[in-house]
Amino acid sequence: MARDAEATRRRILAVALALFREKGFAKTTMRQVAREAGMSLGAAYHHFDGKHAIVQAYYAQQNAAHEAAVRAALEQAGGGLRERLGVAFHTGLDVRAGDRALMRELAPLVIGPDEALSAFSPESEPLRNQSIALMRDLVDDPSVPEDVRDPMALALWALFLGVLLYFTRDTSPGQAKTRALVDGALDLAVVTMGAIGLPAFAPVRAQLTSLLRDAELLPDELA
Amino acid sequence: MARDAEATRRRILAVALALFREKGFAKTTMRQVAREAGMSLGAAYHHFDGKHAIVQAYYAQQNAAHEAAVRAALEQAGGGLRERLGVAFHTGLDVRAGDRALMRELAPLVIGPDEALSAFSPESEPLRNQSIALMRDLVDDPSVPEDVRDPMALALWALFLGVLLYFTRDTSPGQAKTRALVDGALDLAVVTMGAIGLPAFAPVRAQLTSLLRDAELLPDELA
DNA sequence: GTCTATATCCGGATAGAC
DNA sequence: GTCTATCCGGATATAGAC
Repeated sequence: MARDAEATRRRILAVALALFREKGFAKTTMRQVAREAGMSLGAAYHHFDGKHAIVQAYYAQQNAAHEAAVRAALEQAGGGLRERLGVAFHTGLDVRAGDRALMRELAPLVIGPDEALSAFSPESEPLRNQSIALMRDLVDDPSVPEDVRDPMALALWALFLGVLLYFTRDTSPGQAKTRALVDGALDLAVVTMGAIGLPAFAPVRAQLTSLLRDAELLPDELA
Repeated sequence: MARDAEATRRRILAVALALFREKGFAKTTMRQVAREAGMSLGAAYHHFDGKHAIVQAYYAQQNAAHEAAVRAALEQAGGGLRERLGVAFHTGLDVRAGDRALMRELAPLVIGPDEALSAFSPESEPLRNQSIALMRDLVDDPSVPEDVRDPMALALWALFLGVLLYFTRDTSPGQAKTRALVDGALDLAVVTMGAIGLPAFAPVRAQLTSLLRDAELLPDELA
């Protein structure tokens, strides 16, 4: 019964996330998850290949929430590139505001060798492409030269990853520093994207595109 | 007998690194390390608080090797800022060229919550300060306005961390992409550092310094 | 075929005797 | 400073229930 299986999966995920948030990822055991979800250890492992698989499901959930929130907020927001980028980034932080401690604990997995969880792995391609596509949509603006839009989308995605890492460790009230970092970094990014088209910046532009495209910002495996 | 203890420590570290490089960090067990070092599990744990403590010792060793290699290479190298930065970054890669696989596996620990190993933790301050100080020395150049030297040193340190992460995942022959990334990023950095002093760039300069200093590039805990 | 339970393995970590 | 014994939890094997 796939229907029941799906419900069971959701129940395990909910229980596990509650435990992760309450006691942390490392301190939560699969035995606890199974017990609180009302099943045996073996049963829990039947639905999730392990703790890491639960995290994977969590990422997908978070990603969907971000995407939906951004699309909704963009309906309201005005039209400028800078404003739309601000909405996307700040919404991304809003969605995750309650999970900073958990994300801080999970951050290692994102750059780790575990293929399923690494942000750079083939297994994460769907999630990654979804995020990059969002940035690509935002950057589809007359003020941005067409040939730098793709590399810029990639760079913005990488920037957002960095911002999230910063966010998880930012203990300033209301994570004001992260908010300021976002605003400053986006100001710079927009100025750069605007200036890059000027004839005077042709050399820098060639350098940037070669950095981000020919040499590729991300290593081979990301293709 | 502190003398014997120190020798035992070194023996454990050497054995552990050999195993890490041969079979990987995760697949190497403390039991193996102890056995190959000719002692019991408990004895090994007496000298190192755990696997993570061995990694910590490895980082310190690597850091010292990089610093020494850079200082030596700079004696030979000419005087330009760009050239000296290139020497520092490329030497950093040279020193670690044989350990890409291991570093890739250890990368998660660097951004992880484990205080002892995180690059951003108070416990790592000595190592971190050593690296930032090296960057600060390099940036002590007439072409760089004095008030941006400190934030630039911090930014260069962060850039180097990112380069190392890229390096561990770069499967291009001879890690040519990483080398190109270093050259391109440093070109941009030097151009930026030079241009930032011009009156026309006063607004951007204010933005940069506020980003890197007032708002701080790194979160609260890094002070 | 879908799901659950028990038993067991393995390795990191610790306790306490010597 | 070294040992043995033990704990704990992630992961797996496997048998069987529905």
